[in-house]
Amino acid sequence: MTDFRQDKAIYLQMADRICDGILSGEYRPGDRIPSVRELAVFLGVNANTVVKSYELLSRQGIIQTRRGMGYYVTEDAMAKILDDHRTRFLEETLPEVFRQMQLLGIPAETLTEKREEWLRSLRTD
Amino acid sequence: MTDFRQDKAIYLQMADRICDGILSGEYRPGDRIPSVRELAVFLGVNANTVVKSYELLSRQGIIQTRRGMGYYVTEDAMAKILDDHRTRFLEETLPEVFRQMQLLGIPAETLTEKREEWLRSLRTD
DNA sequence: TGCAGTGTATTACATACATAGTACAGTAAA
DNA sequence: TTTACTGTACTATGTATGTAATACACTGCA
Repeated sequence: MTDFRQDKAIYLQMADRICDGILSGEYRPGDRIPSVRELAVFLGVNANTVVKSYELLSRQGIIQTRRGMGYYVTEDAMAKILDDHRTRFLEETLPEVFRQMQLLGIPAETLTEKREEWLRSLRTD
Repeated sequence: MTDFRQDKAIYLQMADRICDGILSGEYRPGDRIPSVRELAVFLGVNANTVVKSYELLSRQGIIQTRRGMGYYVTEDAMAKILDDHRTRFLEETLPEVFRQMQLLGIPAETLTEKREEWLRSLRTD
């Protein structure tokens, strides 16, 4: 089992990864994503867990199934994910980050410093 | 049942709230926190769930029990929480926030704008 | 056609989480 | 001592999650 957090359901984390893959351009509209068995073996999880993840993304209209062929990224997957993630990020994630900064006494400058630091670390890879 | 997220165990969210209460000064070292039954009724959860939460905080040395009397905030609770939260925030939360900003195409300025906006909203309350 | 690789469905089992109810033991105060 | 709170410790039940194994139906291709 590779690299999953203990505090969140695996199938949810897998769905997040697929979405990240779509946002980053790894998967494009119309692309086929790994089969349930393939991904299960690759990540070292049970195939049923992958199925659960794919069913969730299907219900959200981000991927769609073609029986016997596989799962494919929908045409408007990117827009759906962006809409959803952007509002969640602005309305839930950021306020929580600010609240924690307040509690921990972390100044605003640290935020911009760490951000630049993080960007630099990207170029190093 | 008041106000709990679906994607994280209730007892973990309750522990987080107690820690927030200590960081914000609501609970001070030596203070007694609500009894398991009292908090269970107040939050509309089962007493056993509160127990699980308190046992976790006990193991972390943030609160300690006095049988027959209740649970009390330890003297170094604040330091313990600050150490733990600060490293988690800087090493886990922030990188994840920056990663999401990158994926969502949210510029750095939005971060500082939203932060000021959030600070203003505090004063309005 | 046959075959390998797809999704789909089912059953069984284990663990974590949460609820519900009951009982017992320690403490403080009337 | 009695009473009313505490924490502590059970048993039982149900749901969500994750694993394991098996079977079936569909699609593309040799």
